[in-house]
Amino acid sequence: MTEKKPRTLKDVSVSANLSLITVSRALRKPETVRVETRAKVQEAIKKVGYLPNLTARSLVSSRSNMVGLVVPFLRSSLFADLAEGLTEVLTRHDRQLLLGVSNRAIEQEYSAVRTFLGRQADAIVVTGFTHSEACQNMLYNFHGPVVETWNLKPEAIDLAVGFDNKRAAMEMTRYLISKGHRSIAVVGGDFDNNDQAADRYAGFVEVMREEGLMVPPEHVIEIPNPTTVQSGRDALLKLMSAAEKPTAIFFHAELPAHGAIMACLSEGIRVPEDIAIAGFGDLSLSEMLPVPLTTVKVDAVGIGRRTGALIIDRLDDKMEEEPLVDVGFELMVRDSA
Amino acid sequence: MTEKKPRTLKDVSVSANLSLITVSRALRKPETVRVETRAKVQEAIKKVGYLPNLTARSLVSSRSNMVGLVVPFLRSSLFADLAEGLTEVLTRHDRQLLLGVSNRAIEQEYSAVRTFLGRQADAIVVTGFTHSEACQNMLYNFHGPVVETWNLKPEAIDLAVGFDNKRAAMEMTRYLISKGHRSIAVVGGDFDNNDQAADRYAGFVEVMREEGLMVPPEHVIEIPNPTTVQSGRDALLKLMSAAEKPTAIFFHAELPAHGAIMACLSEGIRVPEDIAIAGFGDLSLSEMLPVPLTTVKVDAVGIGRRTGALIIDRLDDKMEEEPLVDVGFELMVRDSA
DNA sequence: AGGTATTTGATATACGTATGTCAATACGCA
DNA sequence: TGCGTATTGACATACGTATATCAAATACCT
Repeated sequence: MTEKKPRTLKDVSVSANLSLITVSRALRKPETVRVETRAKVQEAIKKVGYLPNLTARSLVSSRSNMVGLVVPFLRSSLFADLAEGLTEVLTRHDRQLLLGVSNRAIEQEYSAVRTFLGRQADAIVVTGFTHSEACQNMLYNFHGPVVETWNLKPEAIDLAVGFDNKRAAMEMTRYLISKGHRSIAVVGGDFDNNDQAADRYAGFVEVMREEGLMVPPEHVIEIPNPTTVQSGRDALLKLMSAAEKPTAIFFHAELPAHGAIMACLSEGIRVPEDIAIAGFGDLSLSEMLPVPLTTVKVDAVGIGRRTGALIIDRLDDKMEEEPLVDVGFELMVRDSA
Repeated sequence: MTEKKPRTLKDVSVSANLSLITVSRALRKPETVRVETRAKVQEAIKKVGYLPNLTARSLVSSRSNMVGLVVPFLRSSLFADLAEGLTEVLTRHDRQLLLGVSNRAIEQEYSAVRTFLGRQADAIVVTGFTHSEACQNMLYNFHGPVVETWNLKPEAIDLAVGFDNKRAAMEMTRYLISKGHRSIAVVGGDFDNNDQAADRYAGFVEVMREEGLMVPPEHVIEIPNPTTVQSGRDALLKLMSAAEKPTAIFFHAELPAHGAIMACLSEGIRVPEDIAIAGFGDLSLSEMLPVPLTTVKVDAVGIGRRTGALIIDRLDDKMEEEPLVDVGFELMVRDSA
């Protein structure tokens, strides 16, 4: 099995009976080369099957045309939507996406970011504002655009595209209270290790406190990441058999809320009469559930697209946009609460 | 704003008072360098904040340690699971994922593959066996591992990891028939432009023909990609108001099946008494639906992982595995059919 | 101390592309 | 024909890392 080497610019120049320099110019500065010569070059490129070596190009230009993205996970989550939105914009501008998955571990995030920098990524996109100290420093010293997504905080390293998780949780909590609920439980994933979940929890607690309402410890349930339908079912059953039963449950993730509604259905628990249920995220299925889910709608694809647009603008030295982009959120009041 | 250049090996050597060559050796062939010197190098690396330039390394080694993956789309699909499984294995072996999204357009797939090759990707992973002719040639001539996923066909370019879509559809169809159904409708996305959907459809038709059952044109519904919950709802309503109502519907995608079940619930149609519903894919929610969905379970994460393992083995010149890996599928018989 | 083995250094070359400086053509126009 | 301009070529250097070949310095052992 002979290893066939890829064709180089030199091969093209030989085939076209031109010098290497002319071929290079024909591609990079076509206006300095006769039309006729350009055609000869194109012909030769096709003939020998030349593909530019982007690695070599990166080395000399110190630009890779790649953007690194780190997400906590991908499966059954809105982060896949984000990645798709980002990819869409990048592809349109001849850039590619380098993907890293952190599993919500800041060390894995750091490791992914390191590699991205080693690969000369033109920009780095991370999820959230929680990083290891080393990672924080590294991002801070990075020369290109750094975008923190999915949340918003004034202390962004560089740019941020997302929505105010805390405010969203506050609005939903206020809504639930306005519906007469006094005993509200909360179910979320890993409050400690991630600012988004922490902010949502903080927003919830703040409003409850404002209204003088208690949140007993057994009404706060942490579920493992990535969150699943099953864990929502479990959380619901646990809460419904607690000494003090809540009248509403605010799920800080969407799949568990689905699981809870399904569990209610199979257990004969009425929603929202016996228990009100609210979610966070809004998947396409949410509005089609037997009891349509009241939830916070998040435009994940939009976050990806805006992030991409911001990066492209920056790389092309366009007018600098606002460093913080709030894509907002929407309270989707349906039947479940 | 002064552009701070990244540190190079040269910088490290200066800081450590060693020659460039020694530093390079300390990293690449540590056994040829004194322990003491190695320590000095490590210290200097830390001190100056050196990050190896992987682009330069790729150029000389003509290996990028990146693997290119093309998926039709990412959002709300099992392809996100595949991508996550693949990333997991790659990361463990110090490789990264380059992502491309094709939107089921073979030209976009070709374009993504081209870029991957230009970037010296060590391996290419695509979804399905349907490629443009140019793309097919390019993949065929590629020197590294090429993996076609999600389906299985003997005419694979190089390697394949997936399951037999046709056989899966046949089994489900036989199952439905065994339950007494004679009039079965089928709903799927874009039969023409993708081998997986085409194979499923072919499997369905073959079994129906074998059994001497008719499939009138109005019982075949194509829905746009990416498939959605909404389109399933629409398809169901259309079929239920058709002149000749089917007794079962075989959805060749999972989300539309969910949508159909939800629609039945809201329309007062009983499942499976009035209409039996089968899906394809098995999302975590499927078994928790008000009527648990009978479907074909596909191990998407597993496909990603096996693909990764295959690639790593090949790149490390390990024993060659079977070129075709069948991860199988499982008929999940639940209540909906 | 002498000899050998180990470790380090100097120098050159390579990977494929980009670009800068001049020199050598070819072309257009008067 | 001659002049100026447009186009092409030759040569060198750069990007950061890797490695091959020798040569020099150092360590180790008896």
